[in-house]
Amino acid sequence: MDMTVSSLAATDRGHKCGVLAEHLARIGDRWTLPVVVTLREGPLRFNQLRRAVAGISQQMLTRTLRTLERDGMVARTVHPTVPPQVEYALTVMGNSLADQGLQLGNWIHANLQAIDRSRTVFDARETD
Amino acid sequence: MDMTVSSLAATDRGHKCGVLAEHLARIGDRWTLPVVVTLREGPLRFNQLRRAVAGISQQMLTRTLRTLERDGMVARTVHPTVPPQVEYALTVMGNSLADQGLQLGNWIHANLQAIDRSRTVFDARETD
DNA sequence: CGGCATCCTAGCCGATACTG
DNA sequence: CAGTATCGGCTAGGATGCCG
Repeated sequence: MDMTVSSLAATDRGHKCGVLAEHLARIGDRWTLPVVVTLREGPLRFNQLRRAVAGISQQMLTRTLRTLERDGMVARTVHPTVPPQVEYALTVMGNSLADQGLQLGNWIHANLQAIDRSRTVFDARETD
Repeated sequence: MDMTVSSLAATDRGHKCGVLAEHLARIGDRWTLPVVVTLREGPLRFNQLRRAVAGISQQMLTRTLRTLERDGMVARTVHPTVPPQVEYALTVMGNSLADQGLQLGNWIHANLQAIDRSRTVFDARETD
């Protein structure tokens, strides 16, 4: 049984689909995709990552990385040095997630103009 | 200048990338993708859509559809009958968004097992 | 039937301070 | 350097009730 686009669509119709929605929400949160996409170019240490993502708080980076690690998207490696060094790297699955994120990002980037125009038109009609 | 995956990655590194994050958050919210994917198979009326999505409240369906309409993803057509009928259909751009959603859905579906396993292992280590 | 207004809650997320 | 702990705001989203 192959899992193609059409078969998923059928599932979406018939089922509760709550599981997919749940995971979609996770991926769609504020920082998951930015972090994963940033890690795509190579492993980074905590504060390197913090600087690279630019805007993320230390707290949220920690949380996001924890969740990603739990989900098997990133691998956490502690080097027992002084001071301690912790490296984060994408797993194979994490890398495929990053690909998905980039595709989504590309789609957004490609449609930004159209969306903005549409919003302007819509808002203009509301303001009448 | 072509907008490929690599060029976007570069943008992500250098820029604030706040705009992309903003739109990602929108797409990644609880109902946008489910609604768009459901509409992919054809136009639906409000309550048909409500039943098809299964789990969405009337309020959230209204909000989601409004936003999607504002962003130019769905077209809203009012038939002046009694009782009133309102039909929602995907625009071309909305249809391409649905494709993105399906790809993401397929990715999730393909990796569900692995994610669950990873979580189990992770949680077991924490409980030690 | 389709949709707006209101109230309310959960939890995401940020800021700050502290630890090993 | 790499976290943990705590507090608090904001808002997505659910429940309910009313309108055309």
